[in-house]
Amino acid sequence: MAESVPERVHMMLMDLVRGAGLLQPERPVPGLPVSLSQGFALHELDTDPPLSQRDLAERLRLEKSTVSRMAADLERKELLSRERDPHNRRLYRLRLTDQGRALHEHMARTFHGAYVRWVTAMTSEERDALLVGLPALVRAIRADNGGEQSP
Amino acid sequence: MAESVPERVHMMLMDLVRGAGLLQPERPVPGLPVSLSQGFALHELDTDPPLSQRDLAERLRLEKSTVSRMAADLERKELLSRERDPHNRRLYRLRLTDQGRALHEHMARTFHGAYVRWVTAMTSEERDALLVGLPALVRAIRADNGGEQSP
DNA sequence: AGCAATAGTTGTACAGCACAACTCTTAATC
DNA sequence: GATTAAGAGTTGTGCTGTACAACTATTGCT
Repeated sequence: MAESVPERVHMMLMDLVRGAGLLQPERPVPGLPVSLSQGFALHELDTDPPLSQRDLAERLRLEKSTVSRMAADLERKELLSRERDPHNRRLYRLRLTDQGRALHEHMARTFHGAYVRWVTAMTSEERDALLVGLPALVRAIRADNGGEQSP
Repeated sequence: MAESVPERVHMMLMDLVRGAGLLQPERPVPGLPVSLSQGFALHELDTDPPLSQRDLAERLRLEKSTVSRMAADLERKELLSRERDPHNRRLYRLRLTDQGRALHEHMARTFHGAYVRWVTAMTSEERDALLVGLPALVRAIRADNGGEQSP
């Protein structure tokens, strides 16, 4: 017994990955017309628009070609609009349509429901601990990655 | 301000996904000959062998056909051996080879190094909180999923 | 005017997965 | 014991999401 802290973190994260079913193909909410990455894109575009595709790629840490196709797909689904920036016609100004905003809100509500269920299944002590420990872990991971991820 | 706890959990998990680069294709440790799923398979097979492919599929929550190809791949790489169970020749008895065990240990050490870096970048208070909060979250998620994931 | 840099697009390839239909082996029923 | 049902594994096929490389178009710089 008396496993080290790193070892316990290791096991916890393995459990998290398996428990959340992160090995299967992405399906944020089954029956929803967008992938996980696209869900993140909706979030970014709902948070502070307008974004260029380059900006979006940077935030999602995806290749620009990937984002190009993703944006085209979301446009085809009428979830976002792509207008060229009049001051620099190389750039797009990506914005959510009303449908896009509605979908993002719907997704947020759906996730929120899950979070509420999880949180209510925890003791208040555990909740407080999670709110301290998890952000610290995220911060440590980001610092370790040095900000410059892969692409 | 004064965001609700579920909302804060939402943001924390989004940060975790992005911070860990979970949108990109899997690359557990760059330069390693196995994928993330295969890494989990090595772990399972190192923990309690022998396993049938069906058992392994159940633990990894993957389709049996996926595991069939995965096992064949790992066998080709000489990381595991597939013998038929003499008492029931439908079943395989999957076991790690010495190379497989060595690779699993190497991966565990590599991950361990990262965990040590993360943990040392946290205060002892945050560490303690993480060790309380994260397992509780994982437990809540599993309970919510009801044990029966997808496949 | 010409050249370099920047934003985006397209062609291509690949990994990882699921689903469905198949074979082979064992167990159950009569 | 023969027949049928169930279980383990395999193979064919297709899809999604990604990267990389080579391309076009626009802008900025000298």
